[in-house]
Amino acid sequence: MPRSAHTDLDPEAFTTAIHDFNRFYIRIPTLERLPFTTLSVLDSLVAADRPLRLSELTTTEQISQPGLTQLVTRMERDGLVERRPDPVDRRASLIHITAAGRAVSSSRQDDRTRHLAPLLDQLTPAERDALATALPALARLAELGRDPV
Amino acid sequence: MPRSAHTDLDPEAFTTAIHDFNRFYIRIPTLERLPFTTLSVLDSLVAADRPLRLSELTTTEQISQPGLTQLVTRMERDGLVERRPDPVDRRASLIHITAAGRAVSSSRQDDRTRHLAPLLDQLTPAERDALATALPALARLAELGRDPV
DNA sequence: CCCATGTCAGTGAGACTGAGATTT
DNA sequence: CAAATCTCAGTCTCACTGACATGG
Repeated sequence: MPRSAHTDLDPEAFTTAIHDFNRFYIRIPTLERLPFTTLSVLDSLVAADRPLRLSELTTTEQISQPGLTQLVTRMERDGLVERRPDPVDRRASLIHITAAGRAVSSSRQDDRTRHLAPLLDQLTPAERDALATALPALARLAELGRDPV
Repeated sequence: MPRSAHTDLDPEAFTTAIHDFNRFYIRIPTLERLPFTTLSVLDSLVAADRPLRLSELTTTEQISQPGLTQLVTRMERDGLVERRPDPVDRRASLIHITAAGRAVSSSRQDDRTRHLAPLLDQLTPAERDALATALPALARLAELGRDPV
């Protein structure tokens, strides 16, 4: 096996591989079974690491603004987030994630890790190494996608 | 940079990286904006490469059986699939994907590839190489997940 | 008779569009 | 007055549970 032979990365092969992997990945069972949009909002709040306005969430969540109002109302009712008035702009409120909301988000992550760990053990050392080496590249790719090109 | 130093793969780091990447990946804009369950059924039919019964789809789609009946009815109305009677079991019908359904599925795939290709170009050769090397491992991982452990 | 396969009926959650209230 | 931020009202799509029809 030649190491680091010039294995050029075919974009289509990459997309296909990600697609197939995700087909499996998204079906990993998790305890918390919440609607996708709910999880996405929690995730955005965790990723931002600060309270967000509804209007900010509208840009990341692919949902209409009235739909987001309702969604946040449900989430507040369920104790996942809290609305607090923005002290400097009284039109807006800030959506804060609660401890419960944070717990839901990390619980799903933990479920997936627990499910994947034994599978990773079944890979060859070379395969594990290949994955470990690829993680920074994946992160850079996502980074490039976030920034305006 | 040591090549192939003993970079052990931390399961949690892996899950986190996949999670972050998917946060970006699933937001890649695509022309066809169909409900998730619809896309999932199309995808299952493409992956299976043969017509499937409703009951078979029930195992892969996380949806109730009556819900699936309705979903397939809508998809048939929209020309994405066709119901045909199973010649050997007259209780069942077989769900066939149509050319239109196949087109929807591959169109989304193409959108993503077109969107990702220029980003992949911005990676360093080493990063691209790392991704290319990791693809077979990703595929094996998904394979391990499909089989009963 | 029992099980497997699928549909029908009624209900509820979630999202959209269009209009409106409040603050900047 | 115009723009930004959010909510309200009415409607539609989608999925669920429970009951049912039909064939193996």
